[in-house]
Amino acid sequence: MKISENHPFDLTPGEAIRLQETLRRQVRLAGDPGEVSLVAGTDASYARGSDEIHAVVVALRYPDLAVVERVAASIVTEFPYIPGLLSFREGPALLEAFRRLRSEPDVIFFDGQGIAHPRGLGIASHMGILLDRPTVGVAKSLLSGTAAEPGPDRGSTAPILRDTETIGMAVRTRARTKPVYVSVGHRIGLQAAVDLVLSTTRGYRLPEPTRQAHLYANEVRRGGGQTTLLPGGG
DNA sequence: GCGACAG
DNA sequence: ATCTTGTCGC
Repeated sequence: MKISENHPFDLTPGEAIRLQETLRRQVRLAGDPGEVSLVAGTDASYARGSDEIHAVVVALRYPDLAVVERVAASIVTEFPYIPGLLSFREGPALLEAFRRLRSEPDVIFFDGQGIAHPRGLGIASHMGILLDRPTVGVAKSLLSGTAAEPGPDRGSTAPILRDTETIGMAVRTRARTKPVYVSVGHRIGLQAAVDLVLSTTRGYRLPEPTRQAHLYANEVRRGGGQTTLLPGGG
């Protein structure tokens, strides 16, 4: 898909923070994806000692969640992992993967925060602005704000609060399992985001788009992105 | 100054 | 995120 906006990524941490404070004003915290027929999930993986990032995007049909397209991009990064600046490390690889994606997802899930971020611009919000698409942050842990423990049943939620403001929702996607932390990325409302996360979860903690992306990202890293050849040929 | 700290 | 086998619980 086409990238609607662009800006340099070869920045110092200080410059990156300044850019975040500028971009945050473009985030749209409301909106309706409308009739959703395609949902995408993204993820990135890398080997311990390597700075080569393998980013992937997986598109799934909604609501049956059949995988319809998978793309990957491997890029070397110099930007280190710094809490609050994740998108400057993984963003370039993710954007390259999106350039290779032919599908046009109605909504995209990212591994990390949306606006539940110190400067209101987690990776889901940042990428959402550049892609000009509805995006949702689905994080496995909290970066900013506090949340009460949701009830034990699947579907239970508890607001993520920063002072008195609700910046996201802790969501129990599976009974007796740690919740995930959902926040608006761009061009979608929180309730719609939470509803989509729950309606795309199938028996695991993570929603299918995110889970399939995670599996594929590891596959790409281990297999070098090459087509799998079965022993013995075929 | 001391912790906390998405992936 | 990644390094790693088995193991406890639903």
